[in-house]
Amino acid sequence: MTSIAPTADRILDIAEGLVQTRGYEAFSYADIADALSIRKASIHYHYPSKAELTRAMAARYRVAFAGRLAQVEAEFPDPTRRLMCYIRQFQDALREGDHMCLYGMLASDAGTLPEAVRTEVNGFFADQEAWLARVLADGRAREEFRFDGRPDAAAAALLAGLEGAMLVARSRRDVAHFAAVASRLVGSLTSGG
Amino acid sequence: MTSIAPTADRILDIAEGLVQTRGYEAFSYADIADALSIRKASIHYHYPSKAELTRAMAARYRVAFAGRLAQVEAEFPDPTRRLMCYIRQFQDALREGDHMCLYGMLASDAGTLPEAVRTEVNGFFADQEAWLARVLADGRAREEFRFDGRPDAAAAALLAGLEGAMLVARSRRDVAHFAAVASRLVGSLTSGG
DNA sequence: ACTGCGCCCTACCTACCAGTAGATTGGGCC
DNA sequence: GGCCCAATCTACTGGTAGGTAGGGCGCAGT
Repeated sequence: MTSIAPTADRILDIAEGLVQTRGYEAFSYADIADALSIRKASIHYHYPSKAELTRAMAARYRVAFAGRLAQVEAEFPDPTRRLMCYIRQFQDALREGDHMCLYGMLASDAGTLPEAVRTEVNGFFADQEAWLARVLADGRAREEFRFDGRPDAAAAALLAGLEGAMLVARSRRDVAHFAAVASRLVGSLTSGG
Repeated sequence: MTSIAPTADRILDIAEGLVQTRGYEAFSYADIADALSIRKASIHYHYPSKAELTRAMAARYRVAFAGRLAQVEAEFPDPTRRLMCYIRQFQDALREGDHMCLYGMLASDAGTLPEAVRTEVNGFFADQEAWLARVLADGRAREEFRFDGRPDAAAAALLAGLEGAMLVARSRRDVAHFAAVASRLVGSLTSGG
């Protein structure tokens, strides 16, 4: 499917993978051109600047991720299973060869990111925390989850734990480390206070 | 004190700040040279390559951090206070102008890091988890902390939460976000299961 | 058949990168 | 004075970065 997609999309596919493995500063137009066997100038035709390319890529990812979460909600009504599906999204990325969560990677490059991309990053995190907060609130109402304080605070802590676990796990090349931390985070919701 | 330090140390001081704010790929010999009003070639005299410079910087930071933790242990016997001091280390870095934990930043650059530096990064995280695990185990023995499972697993989750919280907080330029997540993590140890 | 346009190309630009060669400076020591 | 040596300098290399100018190819509509 990648091979028959229009060039503009294939450019974003490659860029996405490069950002996830190397980060914003460490990928170049030349890298994408090589991967697609086209010239650098052709990429500039589709995306006039690196800033615009990255913004488009981030926006596409954000929409796609929101779509997948909506699908999870449609498919599974119970909060525990929803949460497991959510976590698996991250874990799958990590398993497929040193890929970090795209937005976790972009967040770490926040210091050098074009402003438009940084805005997108913060919007994405806000999306994630809002989604998680709803799942957590729902789960507590059904007495599947137990936690103190406001759902949005618990969601922020959960998201931070997952992002941090990916960071450490990827550096160690150890997916099991992420899985261990993730299951502990879920465990503390389903049993502890 | 910085101004009278030998050049080799001042180079590492500047490099450290640059890595914390921009990352490994986004700082250059020219940046350091400008900051110290010397020429690039002088930096190569002290550190023949960027890889070696970064390794030296990482090693120095690791030793310094271990020293500070030892000092905390000497000063405060109770686990709760030790943990608060630990967290304040991170928070102070964040407060001083968009600085991320040095090792969190390096971990996010793991995909492009020289091998020697990557080894140092994983060693640092191992140090951190070991220290935290000891504090947690001690705290549980004294019934100051409550948590399930092995201390090292709880330590890994705690470290991941702190690193992830820094990542998100820095992207948002919102120190309060880190503080909120951090206090929630401590709270779940001191009250919950 | 001609035109317009989407798409990709070659060729080039300027700026910057890490790293090197070799001269120069200046203080301590004999 | 003459020497050494640490430390810094100027000047440069080969390579790569993002970005630009302008030409050509092929397919649509007319």
